[in-house]
Amino acid sequence: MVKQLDENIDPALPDHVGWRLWQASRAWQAEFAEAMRAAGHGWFSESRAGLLGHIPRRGIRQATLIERVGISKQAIQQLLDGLETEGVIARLPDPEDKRGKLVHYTQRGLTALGDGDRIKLEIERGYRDRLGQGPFETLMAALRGLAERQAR
Amino acid sequence: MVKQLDENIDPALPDHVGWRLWQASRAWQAEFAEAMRAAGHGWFSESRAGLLGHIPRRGIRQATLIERVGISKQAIQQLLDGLETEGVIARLPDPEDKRGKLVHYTQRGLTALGDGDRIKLEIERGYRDRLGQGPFETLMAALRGLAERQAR
DNA sequence: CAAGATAGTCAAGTAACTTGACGTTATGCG
DNA sequence: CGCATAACGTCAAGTTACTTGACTATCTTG
Repeated sequence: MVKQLDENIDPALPDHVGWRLWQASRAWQAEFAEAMRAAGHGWFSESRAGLLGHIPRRGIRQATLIERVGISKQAIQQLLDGLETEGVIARLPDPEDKRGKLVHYTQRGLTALGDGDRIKLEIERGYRDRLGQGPFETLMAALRGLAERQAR
Repeated sequence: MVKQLDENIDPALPDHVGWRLWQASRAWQAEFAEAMRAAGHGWFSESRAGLLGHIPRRGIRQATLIERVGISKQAIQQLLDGLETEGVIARLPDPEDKRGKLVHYTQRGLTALGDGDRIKLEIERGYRDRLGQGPFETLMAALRGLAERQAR
């Protein structure tokens, strides 16, 4: 993926829905990641965020996680390995299934989760301020509409 | 990045602007890439698309490209190597600077570019139909607003 | 014209995935 | 009940899309 320069919009560059969606998505991610790192969560990355989004605070069975996330179990395992090394999550043997493992947050992980929630709300408030309430609501509804599976 | 399952929205998953932007952006890219491959451009990938977006039809000096795209010159070189192998672009020595090279499209590349433009318009038309003209315009304006560099 | 900047290449390393092969534990059916 | 098969997790190796570092060739400037 080509990284976005944090510059004003270049009129020579392509302009269409896909481009604008990509730019806006990237801008959000960059802002979020920066704020997370600023909050002391240096281990934070985009792919890890994607995975953490699927791990509820109460924990989850690794197999369930694999089933939900939609990437290979090996990829998830590697991501979990990294997060475990960082001390964000831990894995316990599942008492109900000796093959299985339970993924849950450490205190460090829960703190990061809390910071993440706070930062998301802050960014969202910024967006609301910049766009205005009405357009912001329209944006949210439109994005939801586009994310829904297309009828064929 | 965790790959999105092409399924209906799961209410248990996180929901905020960033998430919706990401989903919508991903959906666009998936739709575009699928259409491109269906149009016979099997070499097409997201990172290549990002680079091609910066190469105008009239060609460009490789150094200028590097300056604009915002990733390392080695990364660009590797992407160009791939595209050259695929026969999408070609590199000529710059007659005005013996250090430099000029990147330009082959016929194959120009055909792909034309198909890409057509597909973009088709997707955009689909979005307009699904959202309605008014909301679509609001979406476009909002995305543009969010992509602009934030005042600090 | 020498010093330094610019253009491009080569090599090696990293992050985030992939597929394939494998051992261990659970399940369900004959 | 026993056994085939499926599910759970791990190990190993390969791919893509990048990165940094080191290097040569050419251009520019004081």
